Amino acid sequence: MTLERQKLAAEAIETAATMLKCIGHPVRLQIIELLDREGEQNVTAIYEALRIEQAVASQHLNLMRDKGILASRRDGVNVYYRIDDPRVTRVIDCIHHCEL
Amino acid sequence: MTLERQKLAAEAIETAATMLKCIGHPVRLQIIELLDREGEQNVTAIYEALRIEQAVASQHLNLMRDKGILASRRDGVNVYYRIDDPRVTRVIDCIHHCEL
DNA sequence: CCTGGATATAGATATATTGCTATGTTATAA
DNA sequence: TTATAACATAGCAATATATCTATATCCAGG
Repeated sequence: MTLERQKLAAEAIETAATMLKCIGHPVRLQIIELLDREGEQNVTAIYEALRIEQAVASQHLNLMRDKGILASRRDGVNVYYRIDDPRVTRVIDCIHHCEL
Repeated sequence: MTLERQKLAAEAIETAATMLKCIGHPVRLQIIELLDREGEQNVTAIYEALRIEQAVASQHLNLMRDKGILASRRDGVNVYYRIDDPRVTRVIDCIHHCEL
């Protein structure tokens, strides 16, 4: 019953597009990659690894959390972010394996 | 030698982000889906299937062709578009299979 | 309570994107 | 040619995004 090439419902299209657009930004994509490779990281580790402003990192992290792409937990003064959308991880893997 | 979780080069990040951002739009995602399901289609078939203005379809198609996501061929008065980036097809499949 | 490190948010500016309407172009057929 | 269907593009207004600087908040230690 499952079609190989299925058609997404209108709502699914919207959420998928939102997710893809969200990770379709160089900084956010690098954050995703970092979290995918290294597991959850706090904000300092992220903005130092990417050599970006703290505020910029925080804004992108918040955006992705709002969209359900990332989740966070606070441990004392640190806030650790992790990937929370399985589709994101799979999309990243796809892209890696598609390098031609 | 191939790492399971590799790190994309700076340039690869840019092109991947550009591609993801490009398909991260409801109309463009639906066009991709249509072409993925049905194979190449002309502009009329596309804008009728999606119930959008011809100019809107044309603009999105041009954008995706510019980014290397789609390719087109003219046959008389018709212009047929098809997916030209294998990563796009795989990403779409990922998203379909990730529906939870 | 006060300090300092870690994050988050506000406000402003610059730029990009979107969708619309109208018009231009191209190719075929009569 | 001229008419017409199929596409493409231009120009515009509305909206959304990105980035920067400054400031605010939160929390552990002293």
